[in-house]
Amino acid sequence: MALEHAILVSLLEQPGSGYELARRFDRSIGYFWAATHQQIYRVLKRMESDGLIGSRAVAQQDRPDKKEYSVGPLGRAALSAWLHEPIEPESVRHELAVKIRGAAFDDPAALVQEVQRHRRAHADRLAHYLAGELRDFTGPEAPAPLDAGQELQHVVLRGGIAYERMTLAWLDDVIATLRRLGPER
Amino acid sequence: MALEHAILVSLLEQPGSGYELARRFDRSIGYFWAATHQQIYRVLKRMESDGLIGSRAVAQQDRPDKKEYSVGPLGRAALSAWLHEPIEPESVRHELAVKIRGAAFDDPAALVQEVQRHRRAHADRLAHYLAGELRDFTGPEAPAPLDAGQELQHVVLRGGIAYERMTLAWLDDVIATLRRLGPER
DNA sequence: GTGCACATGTAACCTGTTACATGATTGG
DNA sequence: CCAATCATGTAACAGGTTACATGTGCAC
Repeated sequence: MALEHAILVSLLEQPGSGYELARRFDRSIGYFWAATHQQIYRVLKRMESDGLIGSRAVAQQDRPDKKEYSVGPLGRAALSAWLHEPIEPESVRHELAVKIRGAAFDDPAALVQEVQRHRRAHADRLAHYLAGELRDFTGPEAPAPLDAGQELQHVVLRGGIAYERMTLAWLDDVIATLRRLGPER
Repeated sequence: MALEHAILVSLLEQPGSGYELARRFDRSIGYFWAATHQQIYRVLKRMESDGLIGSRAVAQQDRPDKKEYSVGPLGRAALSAWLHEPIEPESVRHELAVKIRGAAFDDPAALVQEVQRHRRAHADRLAHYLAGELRDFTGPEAPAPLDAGQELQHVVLRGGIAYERMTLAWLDDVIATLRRLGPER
């Protein structure tokens, strides 16, 4: 149940409400583990009843009140135990790859537009990551030296950057291959 | 429901039984879309009752009989329709990345072994992909010229190879970073 | 006769997705 | 007053995981 652990990490980095967690999952940690607010509220409720996290109501001016969650000793222990357990190396789940193989039974060239759309999405994501890296880790505004948490966030972000660059190069290869095969072959 | 489409592609490439599909999902197409035999049998049943695929019993010597599935006109149409629909660019789901960020709240150096285990798994997978590439696409035994289906399988495999190479380099970066942070920092 | 590869399934459970629902407060 | 952002949820369903269950035929 990695969502639980992702939430523990995020709350340890910074306590917050379900809503705030949902927004963090739209950026930051969510780049590597996506979750919607429905999932998050459901799991937060369970984690609280399991005693992993605690909550307190926070009154806010200019905004609705919120319920701020933070990690308790049980939650910290659960995270620690998980960190010391081995996990299975992930298997990728790549729908576009299925489509590309499926193109053999249709018009390969017709997939070019779709692949280009994905290419743009990945180029955008790369630009976004690079901007974040400059802002938080390598730019003049970034703290120096970085603490352990920041170093680790940075190395994960470097993974995202490497992933997007690799993907862009591969999608170019895919587009060239689809074009070469064309509709009449 | 991409499993359905992955099964259609696999059955178009070669008709086969649920068991055979399950083994293909352990290699080949399964590198990009994993599925267990339980899932496959369940979905095959539904696809047959929806008329997408047909089956015939095949008696075998030396082995239990099997039920061979093949794609019907409705299935081909369903695949074609799906190929022309846009899909969302995938979001990655990377449990190890969550662990790495979590290491800030534990001993970073203790994660080194786990990351090395993942590194070995990815190195094995890369070696496996490269052997497959040589066997099926670039070696002296490979057919030349390749047909469209083979070209597309090859470009997908090149994606897998690029992914594993990128991952190995990144995991080296991760290991170096974890070591640099050490237990006492 | 034991283990292995082949072959097909059921059941229970957990996770994830989609749609719906409500309400506060601010700014235009 | 309307849209946007903040804030929290429920319900139904689809998809994936784990455990269990059964049976054939061959090789050692």
